[in-house]
Amino acid sequence: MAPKVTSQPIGLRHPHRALANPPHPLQGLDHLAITTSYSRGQEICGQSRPADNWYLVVAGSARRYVARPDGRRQIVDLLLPGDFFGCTARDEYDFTVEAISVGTTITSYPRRRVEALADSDPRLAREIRMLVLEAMSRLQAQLLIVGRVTAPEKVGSFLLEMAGRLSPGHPDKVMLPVSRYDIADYLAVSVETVSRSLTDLKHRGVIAFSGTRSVRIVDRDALDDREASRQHDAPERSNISWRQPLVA
Amino acid sequence: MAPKVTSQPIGLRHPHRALANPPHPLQGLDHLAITTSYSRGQEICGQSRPADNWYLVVAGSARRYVARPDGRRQIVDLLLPGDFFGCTARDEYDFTVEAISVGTTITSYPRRRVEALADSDPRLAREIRMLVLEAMSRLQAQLLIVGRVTAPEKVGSFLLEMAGRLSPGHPDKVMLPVSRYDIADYLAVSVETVSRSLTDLKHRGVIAFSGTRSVRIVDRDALDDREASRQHDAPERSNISWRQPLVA
DNA sequence: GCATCGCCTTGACGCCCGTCAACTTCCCGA
DNA sequence: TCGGGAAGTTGACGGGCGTCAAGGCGATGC
Repeated sequence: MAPKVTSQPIGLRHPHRALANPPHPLQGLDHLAITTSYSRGQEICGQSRPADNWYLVVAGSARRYVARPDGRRQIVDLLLPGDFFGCTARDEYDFTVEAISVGTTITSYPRRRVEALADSDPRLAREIRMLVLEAMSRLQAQLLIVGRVTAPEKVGSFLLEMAGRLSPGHPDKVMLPVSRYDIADYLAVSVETVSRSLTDLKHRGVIAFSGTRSVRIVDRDALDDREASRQHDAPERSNISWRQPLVA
Repeated sequence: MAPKVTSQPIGLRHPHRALANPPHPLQGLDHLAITTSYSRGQEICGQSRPADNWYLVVAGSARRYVARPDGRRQIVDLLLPGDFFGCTARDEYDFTVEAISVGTTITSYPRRRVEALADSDPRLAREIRMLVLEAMSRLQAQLLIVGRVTAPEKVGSFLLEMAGRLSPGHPDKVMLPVSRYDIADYLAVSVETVSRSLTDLKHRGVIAFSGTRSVRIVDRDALDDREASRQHDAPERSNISWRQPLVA
């Protein structure tokens, strides 16, 4: 099934994102844009295909992931409305992007023409740089989450991250757009561990459910201070090396 | 001790990096640049300080990391000559950068003035965008490494990553610029695990040492095909969800 | 030469999490 | 209304890794 192309840009409001300066990113590019609607699981752009387009999520959600040789996949970005992707240093995508929600709507911009346009429009160039930096910020946030020690910590900080991105207004109500499997591949843990961590957090009274995907954050401090509270009198376990042998 | 400022740009060759188009990044900015030499462990820019400068590594190496509340730290980038850092979406750094090697040399560029200059110089704007995209590429590569299953896998792919970045010419000789502690904080594992993984790989004949930090890659395939060879007849364990309940 | 201080390694032990399995729930279409 | 298939949960079990501890190694300084 081919993606449904509405062929002309959609005049949509984008959710107010903390980092994004413009309320509607890339507004000046409407004449170059193609906005398409995708169904669940449909591929938007694929690994090792020519990176000829940049994309902006208008509505719904998508997962950017890398397939591993053993069949597992590592999600490297969860894309929500206002998020930018597809802009890469190489000339081929080194990832795949698939729609998650039904009716995920995404605007694509021809790379060459946008780059040329950015050469003569400093404001556009700045905006693109900003969008890329936000994508990088998301990536770093994810690395910090994946780098945490225990699985409940990972799941907890994931919930906080999603809460901050999905509903900046009501930061304790999270309507997860992704399945447990997606969470698992995002956190690099197994599905069972995600499930167990969530029920663990529920039993501790840290979160509450109304449906499997609707989470309410009850005790926010218990979610992000977890690592601090675990060993609050930690002996300053310093991996920090002050001196090192001299090496080029 | 204050960093030793050579005050004017250094006319240095940069190692030929696969992704970098220009042989010497940001060459046109020499009149704005300040090149400084740092000693081991010295801070180059600090978390929650105003992000007024962009930086380029000239020589040596540095670690970009985020300090966790429990005293641990997560290294989010290992910086080698030619690498760019400090360009962020926020107006404060959300990380700390420290020199690793002795005599690490780094050029700093005042953000405001470079941004203004980029507005009138499309080539410069493209170059900056490219440098940021390379930094993002490094981050994604690290996420894929940290997201791997076992510790020997993480260490192995770390070695491959370093080999590719340090010596593109002689890809099986790696002179690690970092300590075991840095590797541990980069991979989000303990130091002991790093050490054990390395000796494990040595005993398997996959790598060989000449000194603790000089590694020779003997069996390259065993390092990156590890996850594929472990369960080569894997039952297509598909976390992949084709259908999902409809959710906004 | 000797002492000191990190870096690095190795061992022992306990627990967390990945794996396999079985079951329930939910959604959707026939 | 029923059936199928995926999503989600829970239990049992084993192995890998974090933690604690001890010791060796190498570099630097007195």
